[in-house]
Amino acid sequence: MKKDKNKLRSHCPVNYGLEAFGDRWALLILRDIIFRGKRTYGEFLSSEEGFATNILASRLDHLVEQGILQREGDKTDGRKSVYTLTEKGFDLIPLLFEMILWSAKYDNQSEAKRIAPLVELIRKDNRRIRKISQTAKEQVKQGIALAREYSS
Amino acid sequence: MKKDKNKLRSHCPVNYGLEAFGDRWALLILRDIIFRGKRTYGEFLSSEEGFATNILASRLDHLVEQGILQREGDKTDGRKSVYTLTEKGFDLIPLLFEMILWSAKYDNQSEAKRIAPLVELIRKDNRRIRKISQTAKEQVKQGIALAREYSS
DNA sequence: TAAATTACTTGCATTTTGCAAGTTATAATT
DNA sequence: AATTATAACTTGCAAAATGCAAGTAATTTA
Repeated sequence: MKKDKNKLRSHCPVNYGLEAFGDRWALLILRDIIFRGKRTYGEFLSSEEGFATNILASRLDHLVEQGILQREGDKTDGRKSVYTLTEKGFDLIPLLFEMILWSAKYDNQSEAKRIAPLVELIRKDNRRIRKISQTAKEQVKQGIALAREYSS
Repeated sequence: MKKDKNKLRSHCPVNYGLEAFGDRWALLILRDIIFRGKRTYGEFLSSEEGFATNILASRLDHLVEQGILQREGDKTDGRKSVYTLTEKGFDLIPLLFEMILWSAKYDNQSEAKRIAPLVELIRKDNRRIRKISQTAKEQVKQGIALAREYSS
């Protein structure tokens, strides 16, 4: 990963995104939260792509530092930390949708085939999904709800 | 990078995208082609983010293997190779647009501030940009033309 | 109170990256 | 025609990042 010390290589918007979330593992964490409802270290660890424990920890730290995730202690189990999206994190959902659309088109073994209705919905109107409700957080919460509904 | 040997970690559409193009340097190459009109190894090397020569070569190879770029010899200068987008590559433009929108919102030093009209256009209707014309290649060529026009 | 769990950290071998310095093929210059 | 320059890489090697396996510390459950 990067040293994070606020020294971006450039403020090109593509580069900014890459430095903030554009890391293989960081994006898989976001996927797990958004599409799979995961929230804790242990849940992320169980992903099929196989996080190394130290890498997972460093990426969670990074996403929290970037303001994309927030970490809170679990109310009922003091051992657990719960990671949830901030608004900045929620706003990455349309980007993940675009990745899904692209992969659904070009990976002929894509698991997206199993969620064809969602993919079709996104393809037809990604923007409408974003606009379902007004406030930023509500808007994308509904996007997530939709995503979960269709992918389950 | 990966060993590329067709052994994806998973066919999750997010993971597929990450393995195909989701690498810091690969996406910067695509940015250079799409928004800056670059086409040759030497032009990519001059990017402000600083490609290492071997990494640039390996990423270009990877993108060609993935069918995202195509490499051709320059007609008039036999030393040069020209890299251009395939349809599969063109189809990544909406994803880059989403990155730009996100970074424009959250990086207060974003260079996207300089291309506010384009950002606003994308924000208002990313999908319309994609639909400007019918054929896949033409459609996004016009997207590129628009992007260049507004960012220059 | 002992055994599990959860969220990490540490040590170390392997892999990837980043420079600097080649190399090869073609093109331009003298 | 010979020399120099340019374009696109490759190679070697040190430094950094990654991937395991094996801890550790703070709860929680049995």
